[in-house]
Amino acid sequence: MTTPKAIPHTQRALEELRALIFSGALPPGSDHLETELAARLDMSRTPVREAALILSSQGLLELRPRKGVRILPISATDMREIYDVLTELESLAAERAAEAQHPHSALATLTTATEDMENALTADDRLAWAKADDDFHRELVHLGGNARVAHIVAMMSDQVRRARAVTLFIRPTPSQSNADHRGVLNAIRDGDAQAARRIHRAHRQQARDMIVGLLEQHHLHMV
Amino acid sequence: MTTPKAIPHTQRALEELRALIFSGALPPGSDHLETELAARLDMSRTPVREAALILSSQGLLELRPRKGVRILPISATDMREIYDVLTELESLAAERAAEAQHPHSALATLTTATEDMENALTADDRLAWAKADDDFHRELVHLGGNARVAHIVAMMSDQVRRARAVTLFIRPTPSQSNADHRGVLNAIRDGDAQAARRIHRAHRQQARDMIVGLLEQHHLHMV
DNA sequence: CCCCGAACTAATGTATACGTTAATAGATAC
DNA sequence: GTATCTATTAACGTATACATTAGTTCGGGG
Repeated sequence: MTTPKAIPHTQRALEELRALIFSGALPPGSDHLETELAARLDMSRTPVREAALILSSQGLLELRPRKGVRILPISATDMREIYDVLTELESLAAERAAEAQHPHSALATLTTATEDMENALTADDRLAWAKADDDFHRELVHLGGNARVAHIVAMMSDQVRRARAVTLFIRPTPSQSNADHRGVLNAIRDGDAQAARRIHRAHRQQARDMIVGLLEQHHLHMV
Repeated sequence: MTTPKAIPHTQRALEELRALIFSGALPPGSDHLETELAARLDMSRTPVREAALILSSQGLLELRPRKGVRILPISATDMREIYDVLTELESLAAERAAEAQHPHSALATLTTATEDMENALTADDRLAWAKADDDFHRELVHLGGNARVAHIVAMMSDQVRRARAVTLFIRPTPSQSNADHRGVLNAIRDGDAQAARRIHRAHRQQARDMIVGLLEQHHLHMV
């Protein structure tokens, strides 16, 4: 039988810290001593510190000597930067996915995600919509075939997810988003790389303007 | 007077490991025990390990239990991926730099870098050319004003630099590159965002094809 | 000669120890 | 009351200790 697979503490610390941050248990701007986090995760400071260093190199938090690790808040400006990166890299992924002429069967996940989004919209289930949206974007970069793009996009998406927890229920109904996704899916299916790029690019730019606008309107300058 | 600024060992380990990798002292594909590296950097395993974990999360190396840290080789495919990321993000930076309507004085560094490249080409000094090229690209993303783009581009450029050590002296004279840079500089100066984007994009795509072609031709599938 | 298994070695992953020093509180002078 | 100096504390950065376990070696059986 397979080994009960020992999970390294450092990896678990990474995952659990991420989860604590995204769940809001460690809110943006809050400080936490290494010792506290270690006790919370039931391990010594060493793996906690290693995980914190990695997360800090990825921009999720910051190590402030004697003050503890600070969960970095995300400003409207940060969100604009992040969306700009996502716009460029995902557009590339869409273009490459279309060029790749994937067999119909390889588009099953993307198709399902698109349908789930449409169903969620009909049912006015925003949490389900958000999950399907995540699925779509993750699968898109996967189909794009560039592992580095996928990795960077995943990191940036982590941060977007934090802000979305705030904006998801105050934003207008995302009907345009669904149309855009459908358009990207069709373009990929048709092998029309330039259309895929163009539609996805516009899609992300609109999302950026909408989210940044919401954050600024509602004076949510730090989430 | 200013404090003699104590440099944390972890940060020094990061910088020195980077330097050792880029200088070729730690060649692609080689393995190195944590203990050896610690002795080499004259510190304990702890900061070396912390630095190695960060570098591994950035894709420069890999921690293989019991085998030591492995310096990751870069294949032609990797190089294609990296250049594709650089193409998208730097094109955005060029566009934004042009939109920003920077005052003439703010373009001094970019102008100097362009001139240095032209001088280096005339003198056939490829090392000087490579340095000026680095300066140009770094300043470009800086002028683009997106810190995340700058950070990602810096990480990817690190990897390109490794491959360039091999290709720099076998590639054709980079006269087209210089013309491209001049074109981007002029477009930024004129505030022509679309031209800046278009020229830079084509520039990076040509560089990608040239470098990837060289790696494949010369059977340098892993550098 | 080759294959298998047990003892051994050594590198890692993690915990713990420790010196340094920023932050804080307390006391004293004004 | 305020400001400054001093003493104390405690969090971090780093070093060290240690248990675990993947490789390796060596010997014996086939």
